[in-house]
Amino acid sequence: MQKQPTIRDVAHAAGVSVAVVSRVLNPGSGPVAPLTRSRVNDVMETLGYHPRTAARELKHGPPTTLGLLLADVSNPFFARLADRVVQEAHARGIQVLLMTTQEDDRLESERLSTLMERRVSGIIATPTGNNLEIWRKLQSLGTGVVFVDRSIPDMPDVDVVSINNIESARSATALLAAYGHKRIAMITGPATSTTGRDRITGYREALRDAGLPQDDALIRSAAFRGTAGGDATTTLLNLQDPPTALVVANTAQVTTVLRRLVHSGVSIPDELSVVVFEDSPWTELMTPPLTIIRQPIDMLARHSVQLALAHASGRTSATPTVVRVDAELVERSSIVAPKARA
Amino acid sequence: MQKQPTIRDVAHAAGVSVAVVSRVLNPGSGPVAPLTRSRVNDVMETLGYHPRTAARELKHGPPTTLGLLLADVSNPFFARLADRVVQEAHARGIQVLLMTTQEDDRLESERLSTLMERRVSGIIATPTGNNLEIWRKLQSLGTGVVFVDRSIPDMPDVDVVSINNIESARSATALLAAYGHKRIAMITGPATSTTGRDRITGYREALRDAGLPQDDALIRSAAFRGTAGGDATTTLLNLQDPPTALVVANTAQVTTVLRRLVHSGVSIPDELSVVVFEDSPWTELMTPPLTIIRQPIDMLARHSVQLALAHASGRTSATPTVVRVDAELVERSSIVAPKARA
DNA sequence: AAACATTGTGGAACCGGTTACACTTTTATG
DNA sequence: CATAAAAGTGTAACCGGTTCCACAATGTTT
Repeated sequence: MQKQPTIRDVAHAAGVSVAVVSRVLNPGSGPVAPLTRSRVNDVMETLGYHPRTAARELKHGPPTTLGLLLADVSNPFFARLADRVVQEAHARGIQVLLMTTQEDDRLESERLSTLMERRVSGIIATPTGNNLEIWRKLQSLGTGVVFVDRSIPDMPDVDVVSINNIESARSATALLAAYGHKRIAMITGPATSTTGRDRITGYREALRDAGLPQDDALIRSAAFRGTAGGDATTTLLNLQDPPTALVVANTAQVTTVLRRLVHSGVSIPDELSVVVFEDSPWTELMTPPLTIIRQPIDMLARHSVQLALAHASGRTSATPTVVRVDAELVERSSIVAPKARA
Repeated sequence: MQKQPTIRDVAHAAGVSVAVVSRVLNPGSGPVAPLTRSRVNDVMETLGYHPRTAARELKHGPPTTLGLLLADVSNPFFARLADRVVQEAHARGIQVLLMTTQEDDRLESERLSTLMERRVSGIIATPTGNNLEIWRKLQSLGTGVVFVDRSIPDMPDVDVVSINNIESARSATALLAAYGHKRIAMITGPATSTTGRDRITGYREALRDAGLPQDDALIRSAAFRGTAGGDATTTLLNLQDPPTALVVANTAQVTTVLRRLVHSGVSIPDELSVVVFEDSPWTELMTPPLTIIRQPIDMLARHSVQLALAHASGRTSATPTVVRVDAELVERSSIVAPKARA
């Protein structure tokens, strides 16, 4: 447990001043004679010197760290998003502090305090929907705040990156309608979430366009965590006039819904046609392979990182940026025309 | 973009010295009159003061940040591990810097430099197997280094947390042998990885115990990334005397292997019995539900975080700690007795 | 009541970098 | 060749916290 050399140690060993070493460390910050430079570099090498980030950050706040505040990394959608965000950030020499909220606004508030104390240059987050004042404060401090996947309606002046939720839900629903389904159900996130609301909107539009009646009993908003998705499924199956088709409009609920369907002995697609918002490789391996809405995760990641950093580097446009990327509907075999019923 | 108040601003506004404010900030570091304390707290509140982590860390290195260096977070196994590590760390007030190596030792070396400069108190990593000197240096600097899932044979003095790979592979193989399979294949990670090697060892032991012949053609080491797992599958299927059972011994390869099996029209379990090292909810939803080796991820996470921090807090035992937790074999329906062959 | 311990507070050095500025040495220009 | 401009280097202040130490005020012990 030896203690690390400091910039003064290096300066002394190289027979120069700390200013020179600093200039070697930050090319472009001032002139250094080539000979001196290489000598300093040699000394740093042999001493095993590494400049300390904390000290560097003291002078000017760092555009070197991003906060990534997700609901839950065990959800494969967020996991892949995290993976891409990290890669994207690394490509720009930025590090990522990963935090999770577990959909809990108290935890979210704690995480945000930490990020504030770290003076991160930007935060990419899936907000719980509360803590408005904290978000505002963060913004007013010059932190680049970007909401990804979801947004908060009461905060119109935040950059948002997400898929086009309305359109995605509409196309999924429309596809089912085109197959002749009349009783199409939707399971989605809580009504407090913008994704949930938007996807319901798209669903309703598709029904209206297809001239189908709306039945609120077919729309189930379920919590993201736990088995709420499965419970919603059971409720739908027990309906007097159960649906012949189902849109599972949130990744977090897909496996719990499918598990319930399997356990209930419902056969897909014969008894129930299915479309899911999910892009796991497993969807293709199911019997039958599932028709899915595929979210372009690397697009989401790229735009998020770019916006978060743009804010920090001062290029902050007056109006908030809203990026909506298109999701892709991948047709496989989990949809068939509904059976004529007795 | 107002600028943040500093400790001196608070001190001035409260009519006390900075030392007092610092003591309020760090309870236990010295006496403060209750009245003074509440006054200072009020001022901090109204000013919206948040102490700056970078400045705090300057004085004494911080036990406040952990590096988590994984191969790839899009792999659900690592994603769930990350999720648990983050939760575990948060529970102790520690933040997690997430980084990925993409199994590339050049990237790994860069990430390690960054972590060194941040003076993180600990690093939890899935090492690529190279960069030995850097790992050693990190250790000698007092950083708590913990290898999780894998290890590096040439570095015996590092704490390691993983499942019991030999035993897991043995039990999976033994189960297949018990069903009467004689041609049991294994697809696993590259031979350079300890997990790959250990799992092959367990596999061989099981064959020996069952009195079955060893056939190296049935053991395929495949790269973690890309479709190497699928290619290995094709090789196995094209063997003159193809296997009747298969152990897929690495999560990273499970979906590519299964995809290849499906595309090749191989029916599970009739033509091929299968056990996979994977614990996704999807494995249960397959037709048939897959028999799996389930890794106790929260155990791995808990021990990793604990060891990484123990090192930092000085309680470093002379001998390296090796934690091996037992994985669970979950029997489902992807194994049947082999058909008698013509 | 004297001697002493305890509590509460402030001044100033320090952590390890960055950087404004002054200074000396080269090199370029007229 | 004188002089201005540029290159190379050093000194010291600064960033925003923590902490050692000195000191005053209060409380406790004989």
